[in-house]
Amino acid sequence: MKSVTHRRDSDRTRKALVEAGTELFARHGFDGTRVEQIARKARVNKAMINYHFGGKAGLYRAILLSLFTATLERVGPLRDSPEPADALLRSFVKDFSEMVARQPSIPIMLVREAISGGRHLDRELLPCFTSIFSVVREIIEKGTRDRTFRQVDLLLTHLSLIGSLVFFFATTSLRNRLISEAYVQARIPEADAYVRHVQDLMTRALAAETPRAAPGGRT
Amino acid sequence: MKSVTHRRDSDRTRKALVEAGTELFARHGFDGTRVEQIARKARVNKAMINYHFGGKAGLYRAILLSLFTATLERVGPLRDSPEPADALLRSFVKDFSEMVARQPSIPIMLVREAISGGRHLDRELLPCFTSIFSVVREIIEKGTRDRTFRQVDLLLTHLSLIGSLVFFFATTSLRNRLISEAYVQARIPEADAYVRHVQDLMTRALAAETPRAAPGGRT
DNA sequence: GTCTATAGGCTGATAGAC
DNA sequence: GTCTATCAGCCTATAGAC
Repeated sequence: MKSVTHRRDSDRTRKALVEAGTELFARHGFDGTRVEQIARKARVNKAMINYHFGGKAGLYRAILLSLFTATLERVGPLRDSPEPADALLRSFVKDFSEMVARQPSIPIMLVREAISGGRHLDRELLPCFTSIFSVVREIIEKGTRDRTFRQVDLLLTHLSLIGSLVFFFATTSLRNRLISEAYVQARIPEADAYVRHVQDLMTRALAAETPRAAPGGRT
Repeated sequence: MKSVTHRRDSDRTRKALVEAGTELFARHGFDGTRVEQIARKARVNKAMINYHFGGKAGLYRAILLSLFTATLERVGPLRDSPEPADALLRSFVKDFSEMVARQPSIPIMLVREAISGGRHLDRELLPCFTSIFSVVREIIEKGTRDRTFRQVDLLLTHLSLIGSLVFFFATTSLRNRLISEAYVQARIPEADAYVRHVQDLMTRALAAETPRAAPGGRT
């Protein structure tokens, strides 16, 4: 059937463009990426970008939506989990890290948009940032309610957690370069080691003042 | 004197170009910034960029060197301070924040270079990253030696500290936008509040296992 | 040291055939 | 849906007058 064949080709083309664009936009940024470069990497014609996505900016937006949606689908379910808050916090860090292992462009694109003030973000993309904050906020609120965590500012805690995670995964290439070329004397750190590090860091930092030993506390 | 006049003009031109370039490169990135835009903002002729800095890339590199050098001059002296480790850690966070308040482009340029794998960094710029790590590393080592801090991985601790700081200050514009446009329900956070937050976070997270008393202290 | 004018190369987008 | 050919615009760098 003609229409079926066409739809398959169309899907393949779109997918190839999204995949190629994801890697190139992450590496070189929006302005630093040439549409011809994307087309060549995707093995499709340059004109297809305009046909399927309405231009370079349209492809970029589609890629952002795809990346952010995937991230939310991964960490969103934590909101409904019955686990205690400290376990949820550890799960969030782990899930985020596993997501990034499969798609290293996520933290980079996230940082690129964040430092540019959200130049390419619209009413469809902006709520993704809200959702990620909500996931973290609800975990912290849960911990505060049941006295596992001390009282902390929700936004600032969210920012320090996301900041340390995103920064680590977005800067892997420079870090490895600095270590390889002996500018920094250390072993190239494993993602898993960093995950455990941040888990411990946040757990200790958020731990309630009076451990469960003293149930009374103050009033 | 003719030569004096010329040197003054030359210095003014160079300084104006660096200032204008710093703001524009931070906001739009290297590829997103037009040389004509820089010249217009600096109120000098476009050709001066090539004359004084050998081109767009030369100006960019000069700006990076200027920003990184200023940062190192601010936090470097902490290495020779006799203060205890926990106070030094708090000072580092505070000094870094004060530096950024005067020059908001620092964290943004730092992140831009880091996520691009150090595209514009050479043998002169790369050691700046080494130096910043050394400052943090020495503070943590000091705390570990005198049992103020528990045993932690130096590089991972450095990355989580720098990550949370740099991320916060580099993403101010998007965060304020999200809050202003009511995508995130919160007050626009003050830099000082975040400084105290990170100080407390790291102090608690690094505190030695056996605490002498309640982990308090401030500023 | 500074400026004007221009060269030379590359980019993103589209018209029209298949 | 896909491809080829091409255009109009923009960018950086420089030559040469002052």
